[in-house]
Amino acid sequence: MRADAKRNYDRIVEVARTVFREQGYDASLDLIAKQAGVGPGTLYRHFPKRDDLIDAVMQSWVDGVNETAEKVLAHQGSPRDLLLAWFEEYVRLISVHKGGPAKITCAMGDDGSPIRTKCEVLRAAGDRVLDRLRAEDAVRDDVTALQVARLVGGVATVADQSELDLAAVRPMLEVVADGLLK
Amino acid sequence: MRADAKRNYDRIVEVARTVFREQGYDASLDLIAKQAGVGPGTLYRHFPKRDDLIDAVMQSWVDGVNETAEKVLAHQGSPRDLLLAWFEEYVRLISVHKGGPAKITCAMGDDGSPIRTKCEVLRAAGDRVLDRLRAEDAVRDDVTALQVARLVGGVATVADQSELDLAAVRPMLEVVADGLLK
DNA sequence: TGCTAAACGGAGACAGTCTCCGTATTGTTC
DNA sequence: GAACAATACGGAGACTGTCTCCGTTTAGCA
Repeated sequence: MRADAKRNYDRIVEVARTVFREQGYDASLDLIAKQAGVGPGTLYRHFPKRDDLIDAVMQSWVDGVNETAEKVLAHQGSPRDLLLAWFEEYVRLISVHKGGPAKITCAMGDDGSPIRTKCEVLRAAGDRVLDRLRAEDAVRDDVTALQVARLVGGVATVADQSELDLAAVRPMLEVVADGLLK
Repeated sequence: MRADAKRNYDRIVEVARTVFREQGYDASLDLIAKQAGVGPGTLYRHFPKRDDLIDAVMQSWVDGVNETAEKVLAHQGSPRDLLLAWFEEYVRLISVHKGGPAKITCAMGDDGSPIRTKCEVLRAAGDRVLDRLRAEDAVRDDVTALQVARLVGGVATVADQSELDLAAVRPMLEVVADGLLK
């Protein structure tokens, strides 16, 4: 990659991160280009689809996912507490940007999505939590990590679109957790 | 309302019903206007916001909701069967149009939404099912009909956006049902 | 039949996506 | 350090969708 190309690439991602945070994932891409001081052509050459840009923005986010999972697993408590703690962190993780829950949950099952790899990390983290619970025989074993991700992702999506706060989300997560535990 | 106005109103709703069914709730409104043989101005005068048009389209749908609820309640079986039957019908009802689950679930908590009244009918139907289960002391009583609607709506939203079929949705509904039952 | 309030409709302003292609920059080769 | 590919740039503009304004038409009443 040529030096100027890399410069622009980085600049666009940095601007996009800010704009997405402020306006959500459906912010105008031309605006991001302008704010980054490049033409729309440049943006679209680097990131042909919106999801490609989102993927680049999420790069740093992935580290946080693993850290969070570790922290949750380190915490001692009942299986129910563990599951709920993970659910809450999961919702928080995918809700950092408006539109995130729907985007991520949707991409999770879509093999062709550019942000698929990021979702994979998220799912793997969820799997670690589930494995721990399965080892304790605390959770029903006919449910996959993908299904759990979709259940919690569904709750997060509704919360995101209806602008609910964590307090309103919590009881719904409890229902899902109780339905999952043996 | 003047005769020609009513004529156009009805024509637009009829066309919108078809177009929404074929293309989902985010179909172009100008296209609907053109197809109905009116100018965009006419469409926007009758339906200032997209949701106003959706609301009109849903008018006939409301009857189906009540019928379905009655049918589910008439069916004999365990509380779990009843709940699952209702969930499946619920998902089916709100998924007739692409984008429907998100739209309806979101509007359900939004006092200012034009389609609020339609959602009210849906929630009331869900409440009838819940009441029946509460009478049998089969379901936890710290959960409201709105929360249940959001849980199932969340599953339906994910299914809609990820284009999952009912077979894939069923196990997730089971988790929600089990979490809800005592 | 004439009048007025109501309704129409389409031109066009505005915003967002995305592409094409002439121009500019990079980095390599001699 | 000059010349030359290869690579990248950027902005004009095509396209699509939303929504409004306002001159024109029509319905319904007196």
